[in-house]
Amino acid sequence: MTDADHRTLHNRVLAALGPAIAAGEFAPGHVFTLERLEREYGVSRTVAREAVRVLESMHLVYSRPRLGVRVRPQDEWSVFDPQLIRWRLAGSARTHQLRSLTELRAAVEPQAAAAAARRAPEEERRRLVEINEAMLATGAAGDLEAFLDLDIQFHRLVLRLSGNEMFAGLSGVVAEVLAGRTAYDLMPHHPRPEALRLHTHVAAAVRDGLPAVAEAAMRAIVDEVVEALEELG
Amino acid sequence: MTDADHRTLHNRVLAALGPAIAAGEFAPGHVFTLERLEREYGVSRTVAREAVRVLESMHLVYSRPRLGVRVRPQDEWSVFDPQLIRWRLAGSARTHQLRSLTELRAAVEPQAAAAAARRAPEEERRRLVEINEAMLATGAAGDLEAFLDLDIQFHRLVLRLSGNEMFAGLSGVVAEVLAGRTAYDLMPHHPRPEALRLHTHVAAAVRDGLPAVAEAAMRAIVDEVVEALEELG
DNA sequence: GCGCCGCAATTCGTATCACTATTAAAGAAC
DNA sequence: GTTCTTTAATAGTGATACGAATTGCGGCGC
Repeated sequence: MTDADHRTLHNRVLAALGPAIAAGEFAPGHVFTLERLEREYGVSRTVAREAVRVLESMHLVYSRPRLGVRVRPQDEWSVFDPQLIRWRLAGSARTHQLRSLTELRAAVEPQAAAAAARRAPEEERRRLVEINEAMLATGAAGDLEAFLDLDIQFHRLVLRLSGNEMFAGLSGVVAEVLAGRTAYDLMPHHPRPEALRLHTHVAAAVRDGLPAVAEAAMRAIVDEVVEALEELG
Repeated sequence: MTDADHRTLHNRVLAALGPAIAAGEFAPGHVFTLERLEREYGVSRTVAREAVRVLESMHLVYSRPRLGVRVRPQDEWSVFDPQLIRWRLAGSARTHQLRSLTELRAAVEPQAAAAAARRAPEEERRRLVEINEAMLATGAAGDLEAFLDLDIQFHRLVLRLSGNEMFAGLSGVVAEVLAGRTAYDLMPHHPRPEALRLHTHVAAAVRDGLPAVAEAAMRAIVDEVVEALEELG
């Protein structure tokens, strides 16, 4: 959720270079040389190379002798890399990234809710109901920050309970979208009563093992979010 | 689609080490040292470090002074990393990985088809119909290999036409799933007539700008696949 | 003009050394 | 004895230097 580990030098180089490339500040085909990176960031070749390796593994650049380090076209990037997602959310592509991630949520979360209703273990289902009860309490109290935290917990848990590791792997992404939405003021300052009710329905349907109900309720939640985003143009 | 670039040494180390870790051959918490990796693969420290950096960026391991390079628990891995997906498809977790990816497809592709019907540019819609016609022809001729290729093209194009970069980013994954399904003999040796008809419906609905129809037809396709996979236990 | 060849730019790979962070154990204080 | 402090060992981190390999480009020969 928070920024990457800045203990190592190559991570600091990445933290500067990655967002710049992710923001499209360099046209596809733009060439760096290791030497330039060394000078620009005041680091040794070892560090510059390590940073380039990571960028290369995300398919942001490729690196060949005699040619240098070249920026690849956007459509070759590994857009699911959480680090890349974070970089893009931090930059000028923010709303664009938020939009595509929200559509992804809209596709996945209903299926995840259905799977959770089918497969989640007993004890954990109760946990979902508990989180929802806490949401109702903080929602009424108007504590937005605490509410966001619980909201994230709720969606994370649904994804994890789906028993599908790919769905579970999206929980970080969903957390960033929810947090980003609030940070960017795309959220009402009081949680909408209907959204709260829908969360309660999801929790209850998962608890009672009703996949179709859980799916429909979750779909209502995410569709509302997609619509709200579309209204912004 | 094919295996990673073996031109560089660190990629060769990755190609050996990555699949082993991905297959769970080392328990979470297992410790490597750089020195051991150097010896084991007969490479210099620089190369060993670069390989570790990439593994670290996928959250397969983390590396700290005095401690070595430790394997992280599975639920922290970046499961959407295409390279990791490939490693797992190659190993003993193959069916498990195929199953979770298929559920992901089932969630995403119907939404992608709807989005394509809404937003795809004119010329490209026709392209989809053309691919479908070719599918019908090779399907009738019984050329399984050519059919698989067209099937992959079809689903890739739908994902791309959705106009959502995240959906488009899954096209490599979908290609691997389709190819893996055939390679693993989870496919009938003649394409099922109903599946073919459904693809035709998707193409026509996208061409005619009918999101709901495209979504329903695509959902029928992927649900059938999920069911077939579940029957195998 | 066309193909071949060699130059030069750059990454790739190796080797080595000093530095730093981390941990655990030894030792000192109470 | 218990707890706090110091110290020492260990491994990753970062810097530097150099030779090898690769390949785009320009020039040379025909």
